[in-house]
Amino acid sequence: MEKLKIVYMGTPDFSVPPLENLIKEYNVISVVTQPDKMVGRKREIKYSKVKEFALKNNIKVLQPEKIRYDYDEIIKLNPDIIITCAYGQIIPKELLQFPKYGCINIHASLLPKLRGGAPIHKAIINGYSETGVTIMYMDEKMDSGDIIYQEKIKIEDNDNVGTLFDKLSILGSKMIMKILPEIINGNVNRIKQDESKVTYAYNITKEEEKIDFNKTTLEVYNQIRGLNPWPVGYATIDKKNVKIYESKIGSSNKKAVVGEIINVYNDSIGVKTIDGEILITALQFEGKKRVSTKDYLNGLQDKSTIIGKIFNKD
RNA sequence: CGCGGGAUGGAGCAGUCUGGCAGCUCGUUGGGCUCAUAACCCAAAGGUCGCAGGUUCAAAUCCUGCUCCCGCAA
Repeated sequence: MEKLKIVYMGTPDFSVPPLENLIKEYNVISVVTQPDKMVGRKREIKYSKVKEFALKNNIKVLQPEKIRYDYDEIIKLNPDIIITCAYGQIIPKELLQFPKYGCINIHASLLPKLRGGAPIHKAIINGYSETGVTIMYMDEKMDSGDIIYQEKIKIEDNDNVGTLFDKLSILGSKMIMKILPEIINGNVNRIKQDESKVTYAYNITKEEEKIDFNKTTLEVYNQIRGLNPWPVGYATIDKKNVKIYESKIGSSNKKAVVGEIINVYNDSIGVKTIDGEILITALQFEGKKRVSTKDYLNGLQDKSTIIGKIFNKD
């Protein structure tokens, strides 16, 4: 029997583990990923993670600028099924209808919650205690198709986007292998999404990356870990940008302006929030490398001079 | 040639403008104190000051070229 012909569409790291599993047992005839981007100061061309992986494994790579118009080549490949995972573009109707077994998507949330491009970030920022992966049929709107299969995962208090990414990515790669034979056999239920429970997780904006100390300590903590290790939250101090990588919950309830540095400890600085104090433990100033707060403090002539400075004052 | 910051013992920095003994806070090692300690006290080790060339009696510092790192913008 001939192997199932799959076209796989995905872009970031998250999309790699499922692809890695699929090529072991199926015939992945092509990988579709976002166009190469010029990135960085040196304008280097950067391939997507999925493209790098595909090239290593000698899989044909397609990179349409706009798949909405440019999908003929995929049709010509005559795939039996299209599997997407964080691809980044909406698939047109003509393509959705083409494959024999349809088009399915791996999405990193428990749909109908958190439709969109940043479900992992938003799950943490929103303070959820669990999230998961949904495998679903695609339709013409983003992440709105019928659900095939879901699994939950707990969000630990110390998870950040990086750790949760890894967990969900591995979970997703296991789930697709488990459910794909059922899909081909037609042994799956299609569960319509409850439109009244839909929430969205649009891509993170610059404004959302700015750490807002005018919130509770827990909310600030969640925002910081929900942006780490990418794109990383920032705040301004003395009119300079400072990236804030890691934090801990503090316990001081000193009175001060929100955003003011109220304490300097051995390995952290305490910043006033609405209901207490957030301890910043790793940061990065403009032009500098990322350092632990302990290292940053070691470089200061007099640690006490930063007390009273206020984040996001300007 | 998009804009800007940076490279100084293992870490983070000062010193560079105005050339003149290699310095600070940590860490490491050894010793001391203590019921005890990541605390405190004493001591030691550890640096071709990113690379190459130039100016000078003398260069971390001034001049020229190069490499690498980072922030912003895309």
